[in-house]
Amino acid sequence: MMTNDNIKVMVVDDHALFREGVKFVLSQMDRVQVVGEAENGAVFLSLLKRHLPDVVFMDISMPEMDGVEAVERALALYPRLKVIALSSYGDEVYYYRMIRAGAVGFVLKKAGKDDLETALDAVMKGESYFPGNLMRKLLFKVSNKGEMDNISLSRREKEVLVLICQGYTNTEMAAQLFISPKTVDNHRSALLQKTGTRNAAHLVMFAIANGLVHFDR
Amino acid sequence: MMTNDNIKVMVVDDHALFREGVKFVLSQMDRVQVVGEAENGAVFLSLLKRHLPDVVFMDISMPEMDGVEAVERALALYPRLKVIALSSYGDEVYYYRMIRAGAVGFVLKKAGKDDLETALDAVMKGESYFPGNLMRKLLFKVSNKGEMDNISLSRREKEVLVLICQGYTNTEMAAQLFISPKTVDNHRSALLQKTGTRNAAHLVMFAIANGLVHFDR
DNA sequence: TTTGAAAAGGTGGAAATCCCCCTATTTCTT
DNA sequence: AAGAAATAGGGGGATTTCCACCTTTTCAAA
Repeated sequence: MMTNDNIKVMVVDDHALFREGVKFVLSQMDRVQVVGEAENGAVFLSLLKRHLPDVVFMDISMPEMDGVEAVERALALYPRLKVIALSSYGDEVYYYRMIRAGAVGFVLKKAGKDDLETALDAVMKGESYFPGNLMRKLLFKVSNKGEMDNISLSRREKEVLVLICQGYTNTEMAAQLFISPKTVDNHRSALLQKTGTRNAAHLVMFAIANGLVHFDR
Repeated sequence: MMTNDNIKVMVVDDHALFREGVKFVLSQMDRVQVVGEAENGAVFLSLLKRHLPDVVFMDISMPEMDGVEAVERALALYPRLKVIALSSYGDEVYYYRMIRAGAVGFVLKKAGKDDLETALDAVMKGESYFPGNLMRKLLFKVSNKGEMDNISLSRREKEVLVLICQGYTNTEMAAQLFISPKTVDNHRSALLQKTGTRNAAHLVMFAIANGLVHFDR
């Protein structure tokens, strides 16, 4: 058995240069040992059993598999893993989901090396770490919209939503989904009602802003 | 005068940890000297006269002032500056504008240290550097849509567009803009025709995907 | 086993959009 | 000075969306 008082860390982010930065900063902390890295959630999961890290710094939005899903799966396998989310602008939408998935720390990408160390210390002590106004923002959103992420759309509603985004009319969607135009219309109404939007254009805006639809990523 | 054969470089990106990564990689190249960094275009411009870099690695999308605008202004002042754009997913939309603004190199953020050096060598020799399929993608887009960035919207059309995204009806927009609902309708038609979209929902999708409207960033 | 959500479908009407056509002024740009 | 945009406005009609209220079937969870 080797000396076991250093913290084994993994870094997951799709930008190699960013990983380089995090690894460099972490390597300057002598009790930290970077045992692995990955460019997306899927690769991370495949490396997990091999490296068994204590802490993982996890980007939130990545291609292939995003941070939220990766964290859910990883914690299902290794509940003692500490997850620190790496967040950049545009990720605000996912804060709530990331916390529900089990992240115990957040570091803004625009933050510096000190924040990385502070977060690491906190989670290793079993505490959680949320920088500055992040918690405030989050609580504000939740209190404001009442669990705003709980807008759960049914399978059909999601299908209709993406078709709306692509500019199809009810009749065209009906033909593609093999259902009546009237049913599509009903799904449409349900979408507006659930999201609290006023018309299709507003719905599309909302859907993108809340990560309900993507372009490609 | 000091030894003048090292390349003076600046790094502009809103993520401190990412800058750290680029700086670390660059610092391992002995002929390179990192003379400054900035977290957005505005700060970069204010530091430009002080540091007079030969090359700048410039993120494309940043808060405050984005890379395209920063490059335009910087090159207006210092035409001999070499600009290498740092691109991540979602930035594809801006490739064309970035090149028109005067960027002579592109590095994907998911690329590694070698690409950084290759790009640097290329631009210092007066060449331009575009990784792999980036040029192909770009040319494909241009040939496909015929200068797709040249969808230039008038002031009014832009105003109407953002109001459409916010879910307003023609009558409501008319009241806000102090014009007739019929005129708004005409602008609406013009928007659909110019963008080649089929209806308001499709228009919103297109507008966001092409950077015509933003949420906040 | 009942309760409920999801999916499918429907009537009907008011409102809004989309898409042609057209005119007139103003304001930039050659 | 001429032409091209941009802005503003309109008629009219076909299509689509939005909304309120209603039925049936299916399927999973309490």
